[in-house]
Amino acid sequence: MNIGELAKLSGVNSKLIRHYESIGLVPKAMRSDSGYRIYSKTDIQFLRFIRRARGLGFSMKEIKKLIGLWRNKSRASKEVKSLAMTHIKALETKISEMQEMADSLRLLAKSCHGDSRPECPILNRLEINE
Amino acid sequence: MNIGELAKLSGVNSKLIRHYESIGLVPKAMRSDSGYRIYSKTDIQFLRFIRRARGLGFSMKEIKKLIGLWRNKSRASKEVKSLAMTHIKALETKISEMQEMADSLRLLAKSCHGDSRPECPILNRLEINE
DNA sequence: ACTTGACCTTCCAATCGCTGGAAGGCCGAT
DNA sequence: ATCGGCCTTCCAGCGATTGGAAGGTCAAGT
Repeated sequence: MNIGELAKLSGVNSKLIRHYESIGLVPKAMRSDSGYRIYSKTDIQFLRFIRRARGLGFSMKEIKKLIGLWRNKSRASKEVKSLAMTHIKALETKISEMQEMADSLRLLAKSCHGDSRPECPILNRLEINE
Repeated sequence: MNIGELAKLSGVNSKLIRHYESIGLVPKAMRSDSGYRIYSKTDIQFLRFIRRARGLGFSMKEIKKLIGLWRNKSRASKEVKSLAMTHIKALETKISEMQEMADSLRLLAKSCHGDSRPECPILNRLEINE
């Protein structure tokens, strides 16, 4: 299977597959005589794993660890769980930060007439000193 | 005032101030004979404005627009409001995406024993085919 | 046989918003 | 005069892609 087909089947585009190879996230693929990368079915599963982990917001670094754990059939589930919990915490932190941003902005937007007059509490708030 | 003092007073570090100048977010500063950037009090307010807008998660592009509106005393408040509303929408989208990630992960983590056994629903879920 | 077009290859650059370092100049105090 | 702490520029890197250019390969149609 060429890279294009793998891309289609895994949901990870070719460019990204090559990139993942270059950063060592996926092992170097076999090559045909003409230099084309050759893949097999197991690569589909592998890339889907990565795609799903990305979909859950894991970083490349975390995914590397997850892959290691995934392949290591004697891993302890607590290692995976702790990785997941750490990531959940990070997500929660980010979420509440953004929540605060959105709340502040909603408040400001609410008090802004939003008409053709120039008075604007949003800008006023941003320019407040100290 | 030199850049270091401005940094202290505005809460935006010198490196970043120079960077902002280089991307045209802040106007080029006057220079002393020896080439040092010279600032005045109004620059403090200006940089604080940027800092607060960043704190609300606005992108550089959006901040450029906000600055334009801020300076234009005859702007219509609806322009500012619509910019804010767009940004709120973007924040909400991102928040709910992350919320979904966190929810899925929490669910998976919950069903994972988290002990020394290798069975792990988190990894199982990631490797599911199709 | 030849050409087309869809694939594949590599490499380099851009995105966004910084942050870091290196190499050098300037300034004020001791 | 020398020291530390500023300041200057430029270049490079982060993370995770995405884009493009320039070129090789392959299979199908004419």
